[in-house]
Amino acid sequence: MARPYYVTTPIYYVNDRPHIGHAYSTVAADVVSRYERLRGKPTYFLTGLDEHGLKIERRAKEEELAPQDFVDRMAAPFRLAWEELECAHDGFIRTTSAQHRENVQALWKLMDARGDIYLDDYEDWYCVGCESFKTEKELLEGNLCPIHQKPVERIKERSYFFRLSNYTKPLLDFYEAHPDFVQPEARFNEVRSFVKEGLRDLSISRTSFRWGVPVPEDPEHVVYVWLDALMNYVSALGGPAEEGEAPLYDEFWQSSEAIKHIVGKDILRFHAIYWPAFLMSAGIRLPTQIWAHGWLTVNGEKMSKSLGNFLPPGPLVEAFGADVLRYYFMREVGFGQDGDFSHRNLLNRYNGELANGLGNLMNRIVASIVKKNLEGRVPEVDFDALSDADRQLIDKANVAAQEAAKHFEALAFHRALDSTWELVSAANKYVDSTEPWKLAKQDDKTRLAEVCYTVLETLRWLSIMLFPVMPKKCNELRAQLGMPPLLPTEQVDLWPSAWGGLRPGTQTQTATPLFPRFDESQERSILERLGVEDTPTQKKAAAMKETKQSENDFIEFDDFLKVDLRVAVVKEAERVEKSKKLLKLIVDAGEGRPRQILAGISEHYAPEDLVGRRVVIVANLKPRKLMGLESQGMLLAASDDTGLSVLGVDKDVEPGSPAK
RNA sequence: GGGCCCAUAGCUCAAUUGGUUAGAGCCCCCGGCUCAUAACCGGGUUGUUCCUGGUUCGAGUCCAGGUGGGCCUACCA
Repeated sequence: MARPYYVTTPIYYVNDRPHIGHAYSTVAADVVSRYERLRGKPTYFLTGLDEHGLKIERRAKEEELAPQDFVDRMAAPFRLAWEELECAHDGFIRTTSAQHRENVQALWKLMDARGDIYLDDYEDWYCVGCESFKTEKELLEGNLCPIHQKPVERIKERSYFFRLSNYTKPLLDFYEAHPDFVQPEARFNEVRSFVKEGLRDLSISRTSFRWGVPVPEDPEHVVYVWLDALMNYVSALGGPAEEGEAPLYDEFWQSSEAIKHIVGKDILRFHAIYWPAFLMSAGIRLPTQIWAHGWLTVNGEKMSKSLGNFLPPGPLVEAFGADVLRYYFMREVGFGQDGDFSHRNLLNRYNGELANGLGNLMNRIVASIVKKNLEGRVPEVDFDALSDADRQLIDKANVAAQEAAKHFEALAFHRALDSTWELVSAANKYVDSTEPWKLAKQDDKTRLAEVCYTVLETLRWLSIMLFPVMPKKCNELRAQLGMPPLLPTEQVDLWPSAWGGLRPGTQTQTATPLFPRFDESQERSILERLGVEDTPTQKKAAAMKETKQSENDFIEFDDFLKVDLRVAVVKEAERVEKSKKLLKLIVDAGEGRPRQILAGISEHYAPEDLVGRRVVIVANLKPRKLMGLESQGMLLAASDDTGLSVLGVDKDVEPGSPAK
């Protein structure tokens, strides 16, 4: 009995339009679900949208729309993108749906009933422009909001907190008991070491905006977006619910064999730490695996708003077709590693693997040999009379199918395709060595039939093995073989294992080549249409590496000038409470007002040794909070094995004098 | 500062977990074939497995140290 399988993508924030980063996650999840479905497992594939939060509320206002109207509008391109990419989700959750909102509240109540939620004050930097809190790290120098370039304020807000600190131990125990919980393994190490440091309670509500799920019993607050967002995986199935109340939840959450969340590496922490803790608190079963995949760069460059190279999938689908793009995503980079989306590499793989490899194999047999010599029909053969060469190919097919299956199960898509191409390549070799065109000339009908059948049946196997990645093309391939489209059925394992599924007498169909080769001028026009410069990525990468190295060796004079070094006089100095190394210094840097600088030198200097001394500081370093105190610059000191020596000047120059 | 991961052919990656002469694909060169989409097949070139030591009958693999890169984290010289 094949047990249910549940796979999810992250829910995408509707503030963005869909780009290939979204597409990559979604295609991966679709491939997983299609594979599992082929194996006969009841499978549920969920994707969706994260539609709450301050940014949305603000954007809607800008566009003079009600938030709901705004998200409705933004949701459409996502639905369209998944349709274009053949991503056949079973569920499409939107966090603004009534069901989701109710279920988030239900989860809240469960966590509250456990005693894990309390009300307290929350204090942090706040940007009025954004109407949101900023962490220290997000801020630009001078405590400016990274979005608005305006100063942030220190603000206190009442907020509900989740007792995440209570879950440090339970999480570590859980990780111990589930060594495959996070993939790839290196990421799991990161998660573990983060948790080992100890977890702090988490603020899980906001009062600064309205566009969210109201906290039960206290509608002044809305539920923290991450709690809201993570909950989608359960709420989409109708949970949390008692047995019998929500059939999808019973099947795909409670009694699922696998619950796999595919996520980008940037949101791993939320999924591998917060989400399991929330679920533990609510007494709900945990997912079986969190799969953190890598990031795609675009032609060697990071995708970013400022570079303007966000790549929407639409034009790519139009140029290459959904299946080709899916193939490229899955083939080019190891899942879990960072990779590069390169138009050049896509074209190379298309021509080299899809056109020359698979497409040509299909064409030479079906559209040529079988058509010309066997009236386009699948021939009858005596399987007991097959030759060694035939058996060897059949063996290869078995090995490839088993290997590919193993790799699909491990979400190692590139390897699954690698194994599959071993078979494509073996089949091409087989055709070459058996020389069916000669058999036709010699009128050796029996042998010709055997050879053709062997290749046709191999193609039938391939039409299944590649189905998760290229569903449409595989059905086209099957149509050419005279086979019906593949129809996955629960509890029926369709993965190829038995030789001879192709019925003799079946009429094959000749159509256009599956993957027509692009010649150079076609390649050029495609790239031109997509607005892409055809730079060989290898060369580019090498060039980038070179610049990077030379930059490592030297900095430009201008770079040096950016550092504002100044002489300052130490006015006051005291130890920072509870700190091993920090001294708090108040210095005069000739600015008319004092500056506070924290320096990690208290193991080497007593506060009184420093007062009155002239020191050298970096005056334009981004301010930073240390031990709750702001440091507005950096004190220069030299260090060696024996200790540390603060830099000074040997004449009493004016405070504020530049040190250049 | 602490931690984790990585380094193999020009490029992308393998190497059955310590076992013969380190392999594929792409690229390049030569040849073959002529069913096929200028495709396909065969052959060839390319290696200090980052460095230095160690353990072992045997190390790409294990250990120590170093170099370089990536990531996570932190109380800044």
